[in-house]
Amino acid sequence: MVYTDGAAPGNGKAGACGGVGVWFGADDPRNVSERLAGPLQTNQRAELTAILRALQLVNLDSPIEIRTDSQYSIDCVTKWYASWVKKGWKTAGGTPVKNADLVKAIRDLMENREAKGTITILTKVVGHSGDYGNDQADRLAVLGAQLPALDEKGLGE
Amino acid sequence: MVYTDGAAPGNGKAGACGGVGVWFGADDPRNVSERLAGPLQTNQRAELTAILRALQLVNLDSPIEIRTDSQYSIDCVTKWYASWVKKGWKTAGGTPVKNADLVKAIRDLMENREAKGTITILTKVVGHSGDYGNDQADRLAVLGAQLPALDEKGLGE
RNA sequence: CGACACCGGAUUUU
DNA sequence: AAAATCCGGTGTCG
Repeated sequence: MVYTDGAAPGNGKAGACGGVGVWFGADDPRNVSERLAGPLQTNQRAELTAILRALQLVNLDSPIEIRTDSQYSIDCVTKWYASWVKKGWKTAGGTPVKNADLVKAIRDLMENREAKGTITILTKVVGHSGDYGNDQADRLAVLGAQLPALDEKGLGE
Repeated sequence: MVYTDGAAPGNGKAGACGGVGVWFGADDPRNVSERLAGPLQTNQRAELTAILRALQLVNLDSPIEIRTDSQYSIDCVTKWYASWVKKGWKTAGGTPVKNADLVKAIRDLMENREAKGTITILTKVVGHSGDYGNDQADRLAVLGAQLPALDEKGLGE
């Protein structure tokens, strides 16, 4: 069981900062609190990246339940994905699917796991409703969003 | 120049009590300290009601500057109101606008005043920052919240 | 039209 | 430190 969450202060505005949070448990060394990579700093990319990180951190043989409050992310990798593959990653409106890179990466891992017979479950939790695990993931995501951007060229100036 | 404020001890909890404060000046007979009417006892209704009271107490011909710490109230009657009228009092999210009764009542008075060429200004003050007038209005609001509910049927038991 | 987030702002309170 | 009252905006999809 893992909780994932994304944060994005200033979402939709110039200068937004994405943060990724993954919470396996108290003091679990696999917990993640990191800054979102890349130039597109949006809430959706942060949420998807958190799910991707969770999958990268568990063994292919270990069943997992990922709990997220992002219905969008769940739908991307469980419902909408199939028709996107058929239609060449085009939206119902004909426009290119956004965040396709992340969706594909998550699907790859899910299918690797499925090929091994390993269970992967995505569960929806209501955000900010006193769910302890979700709150912890949120905390980690907010913290991660405050870290410096990753695409800096200089190393410590 | 009038200061208005609302109070609502227990805001959001069952049994919350709304109080309305309007301060024209020291010992001014128009000063108001009253219990919020109706079943919805929230901070926002208290703030809006205080503004409504202020407008009801000044002559249509008298210019007025109302000072409140409620950015919400100011935005309701100066910014958001126009789009709400257009969209049938629906929120940006499609839900019905809350406290529409109070917003409409205030707008009615403002437009009556405007039709007469009378100036009405809403000014934002920072709450609890040593602003004397705001503190006085706050005092009156807190006092008002302690009065018995208005929808009691018996008159003084 | 629907859904879930992400955010920004101001207050009211405990 | 944490909850409730209220709003608008973007991110994304069917």
